[in-house]
Parts: sequence; C-alpha cells; structure tokens
Amino acid sequence: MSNFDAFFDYIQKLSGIILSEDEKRVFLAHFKPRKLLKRQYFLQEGDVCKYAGFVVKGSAKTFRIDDKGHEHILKLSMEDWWLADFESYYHLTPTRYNIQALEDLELLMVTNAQVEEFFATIPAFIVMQEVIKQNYAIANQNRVQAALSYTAEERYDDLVANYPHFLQRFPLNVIASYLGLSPETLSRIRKNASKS
Amino acid sequence: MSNFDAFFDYIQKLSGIILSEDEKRVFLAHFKPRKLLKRQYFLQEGDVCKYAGFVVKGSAKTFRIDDKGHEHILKLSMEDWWLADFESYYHLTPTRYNIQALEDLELLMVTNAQVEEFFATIPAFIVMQEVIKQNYAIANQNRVQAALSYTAEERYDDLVANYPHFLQRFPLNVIASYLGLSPETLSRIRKNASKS
DNA sequence: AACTGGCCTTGACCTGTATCAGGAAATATA
DNA sequence: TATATTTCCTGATACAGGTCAAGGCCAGTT
Repeated sequence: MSNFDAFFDYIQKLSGIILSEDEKRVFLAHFKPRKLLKRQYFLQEGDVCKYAGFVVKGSAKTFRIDDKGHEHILKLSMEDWWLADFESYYHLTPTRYNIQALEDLELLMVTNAQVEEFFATIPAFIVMQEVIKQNYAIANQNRVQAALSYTAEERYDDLVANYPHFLQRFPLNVIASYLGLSPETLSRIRKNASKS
Repeated sequence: MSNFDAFFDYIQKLSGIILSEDEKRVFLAHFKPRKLLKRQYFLQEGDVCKYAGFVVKGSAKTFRIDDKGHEHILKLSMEDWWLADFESYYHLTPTRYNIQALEDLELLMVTNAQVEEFFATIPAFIVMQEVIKQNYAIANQNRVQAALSYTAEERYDDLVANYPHFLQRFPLNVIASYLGLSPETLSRIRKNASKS
C-alpha cells in the first residue's frame, strides 16, 4: 500500500492534479506490484517490452552489448522513474536493450493496453504521460548534444553538476559506461579533477 | 493556401483523425506563414524560442558553437518537421542553440500560448503532439545510444540505412557535423566504404 | 573567360581515449 | 577467519579520429 502512495505523489506532482479516491482505486486494481532481486533482468534483448514498471524502490541499468561483448549503459533508473524501453513498449517491437536490477527493486507494472483501457480517462495520468514524454525528449536531446560535442571530461563535469546523486549511488564502472567511457579513463579524469 | 494543405495532411496522417472545415479555419487564423532565405537565422543562442515553425518547404540546421568556435549540428530539419528548440519553447528559457536555414524556408509559425489557447480542444492536434513527443523521445534515445557506443563508421552506416535522403540533400560537411565527425574523417570513411 | 569562394579529398602528424596488464583495497561469501 | 570477488587505480602501449596544410573541382559572379 505504501508502494502506491509514492506513485500517487509522483502522478500528482508531475501533473499538478489531485487524484480522487475513485481514481486511486483504478490504479490499485490494475498496477501490479513486483519485486526483483539485484542482478535479475526486467527485460532482455529480443523480448518485447510488454510492461512499463514504475520504480518505487531500487535502481536498474538499461544497456546494450556490442559485437565485442562490451556493455554500454544507455539509462540509469531509480525511484520515481520508469523501467521500460519505450520504443518496444509503444510499438510492441523486439527490444535491442537489456534492463537489469543494480539494487533490489520494487516496481508497479502495467501494460500499454491497460493504460489505454483504464487510464485514458484520468486527467492526471494523461498530463503525467505528456510531461514524461516531453521531459524525456528534452533530456535525450541534451544528451545527444553532450555525447557528440563534449569531451570525456566535459561530460563528467556535466554529470557532477546535474546528477551528483548518481555518483553516490552507482559504482564508477557503471558511471563510466553511462558516460560512454572506459573505467580507466574515468578514473584518470577524476584524478585530474581532484587536483585542480 | 497550399502551404496549409501540406500541414493538414501531416496532422491527419500523424493523428489518424480527419480535420473538419471549422478546425481548419482555426489553424488558418492562428498559424502565421513566414519565409526565410538561405543562411537566415530562425533562432539564435540566448534567445527564447517563442515560435515553433512547421516546415512546409526547405531545410535548416540546429547547432551549437563550442568554446573553440566549432559548430556541432544537433538536428537537421526539412519538410514535415518542426523548427524549434523544444526545451526553450516549452519552458520559455533562453536556448543554447542556433537554427539557421540551409535552403530557403517556408514555415507556419505558432507560439505555445496559442497552441494552449486555440488548439487544446482539437483532437487531431492533441494526438499529433503526443505522437511527435513520443517519436522524438525514441529517436533521441536511439541517437544517444549510437553516439555513445558506435564507432564513426557504424554511425555513418546507420545514417545511410535509416536516412539516405540526408545524403542527397545536405553537403557532406553538414552530414559530418551531424554525425559528430570532422569532414576529413567522413571523407575517409566514405572512401573505405566504397571499396568494400 | 577569368575569378572567387565553397566543397571535398588526401597526406602527415598529433592527441584523447581505449586496451592490456598488474595490483591494492574494499566487500561479499564460505 | 580465510577466501573469493568486485571495485578502483596506475603504467605502458595502441589506435581512432582530430588537426593542419595543400590542392583540385565545381558553381556562381563579374
């Protein structure tokens, strides 16, 4: 039950609309709580991402394995974020990504079909969806720009400035992969940074 | 008037909803046609992106100038796309980008305030907006992944596979910048590719 | 027809970042 | 407590892609 309180807060905060008790009951009826242990997979390459999971507690990485067997982290998710490959989720196509728990996870899961059937009439949820898509589009746009035109060090500085909590929460090899760097390079950048 | 026909087709195609004559009149009343010549700016760094412009004809680049004076192209836009920095447009914050015409442009312009006042009740427009945000979020997600984990050659191959018309339409130095490469490197990649 | 400026290529060289190898410190597991 | 395992650092070396410099080609202008 306290699972859902965090979720309700999130919807209300993002949408700016208060949920009625009736509306809350609709969420309770159709969002399915689920737990995953550290290292368990939420999604694997080739699968269709049938569910989106709201993260109540814990964290996860979305990543791809390249031809040489190297892992590239595209996204790090924690409380008040969603676990899903939205491309696969909306289009029901096989995903190119893996999503794996970095810490034990508590999720609230739902399918896109359920969203369309049960939540299409709840204003707060509609607005929330719009805000999420908009924010995600903008965040990714900025990340493209950073990836294409910033040096490794600039990207790290950017992370320190904008997502300092990532550094407390995730090991440095995970951060390195998220920044598109080898762990060695990140280590050297940090060594330099601490000097100046 | 034929300006608007292309726009109406676009809305109807993206939303899957036919526009009534009354609805079309609302668009005619509030979207403002505008022309820009090649090399003219639609937006400059530091400005607020007050207008979004639907591209009826022509093309443009969205780019940033780095500390060393180098240009990095974030986005290339042509017919049936929008000209705007959405971050600045939605939040009314100063933009970090420049948008400049690569060819003579014919646009239909609108402010976010107008959208909220006049188009918030037109279902086709609402659905269109959702689809745009969703597609843009997904496209940017894939581009982040490409920028962080693909080699220069893989990124070029990706472009050839997914956006072959870009190559016909834009000079190679523009393509190079869009891929995050120097023109010299792109030239060498193409030379190799044509061999095999 | 000559001139100009933008576009593209090529070669030589340089630099940032990856890779490989080893090891220390911290953390989990027995 | 002992033993793996993971995390992080450091040094040596390799390589992808950037930078600099030069020249050719083509379209537009005079």
